[in-house]
Amino acid sequence: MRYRRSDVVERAIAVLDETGLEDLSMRRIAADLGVQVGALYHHFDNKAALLAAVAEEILRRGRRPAEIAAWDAELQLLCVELRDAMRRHRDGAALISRVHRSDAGALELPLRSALERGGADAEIARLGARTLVRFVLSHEDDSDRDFAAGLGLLLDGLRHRRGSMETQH
Amino acid sequence: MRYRRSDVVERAIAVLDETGLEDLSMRRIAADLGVQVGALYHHFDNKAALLAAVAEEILRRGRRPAEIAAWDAELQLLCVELRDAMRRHRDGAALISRVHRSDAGALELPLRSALERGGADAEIARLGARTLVRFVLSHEDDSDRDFAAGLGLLLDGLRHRRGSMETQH
DNA sequence: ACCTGAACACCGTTCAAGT
DNA sequence: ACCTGAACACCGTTCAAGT
Repeated sequence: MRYRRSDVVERAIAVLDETGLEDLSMRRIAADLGVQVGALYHHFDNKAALLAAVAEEILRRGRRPAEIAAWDAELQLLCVELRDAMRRHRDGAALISRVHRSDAGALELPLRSALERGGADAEIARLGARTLVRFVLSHEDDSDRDFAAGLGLLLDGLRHRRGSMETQH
Repeated sequence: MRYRRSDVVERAIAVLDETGLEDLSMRRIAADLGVQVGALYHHFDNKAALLAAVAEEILRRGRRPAEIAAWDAELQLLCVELRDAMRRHRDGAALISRVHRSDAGALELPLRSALERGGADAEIARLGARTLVRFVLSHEDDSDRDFAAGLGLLLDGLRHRRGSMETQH
């Protein structure tokens, strides 16, 4: 049997949904494809590279066309988009968190530019984007209500703080 | 050789600092103690139980005597205490995050009571405590400056929001 | 180019048997 | 009570050899 890189990624996502991240092994994916383990290393340098490709595909599938919106509405939209994408698959948040640790920039970039568009300076934008992404990734299992309230908390802080990094009293 | 539970935990912490969480295996700890792997299972049901004990010990060592302070100052103190404890060991945040996933209550409880003391209702207190803990756990590698600013962001949001869960505009 | 077969150096967990 | 020795069922990764 012969497969392309994208076939392997697709199967890996299926295996992820069946077994969870803990049991998502190279051997399990290979078995699912009906192929020897070693064959996977022709498409990916290692397991981390395969997982990165899986995360990227999950995020790509969740992407929605950009809308014209106020900076804070766009921030909220981006967070909800990320949340929805990761919740579409078993252990999605755990997977994306893992990949995000070695490639933080990619996820945070659109949030940063929305913040800068809202008048935040570079430091606030960087920090705000990072904090928001981590918030979303760490609230996979929360109810929509808790998620919305927590997100509101952060957006509120950001609204009051564009421009200055000093702690307010 | 014969060891107590606490000896095993202490050695596990040493191995953690030497090798990192990724390479912290039951076999590695056993080898470090000069004992067969199976012996560890006389002290702990499984690896998760050992890691939970390690996390608990790390947090215990970081605990400082309670001070009388305003609710928001105490929140900040609790967060800094947690941050310092986890940063004292290699991969400390990753370890505590992992354990925290199966025992969320223990870490969040003191934060919740501080929030309730500040007039937050039960829902806000629960959400605030959860958000703060996750914030601290996910900012291991940040500078003190970024950490303080992000924490200020959250505390600010909580100050403005005691009492009501609705999103503000 | 892509896969097989087989190996290497690891894992966590269990358990009879020893002391 | 606590540990040994040995096994079981797994891992990720590498690589000569096949097609």
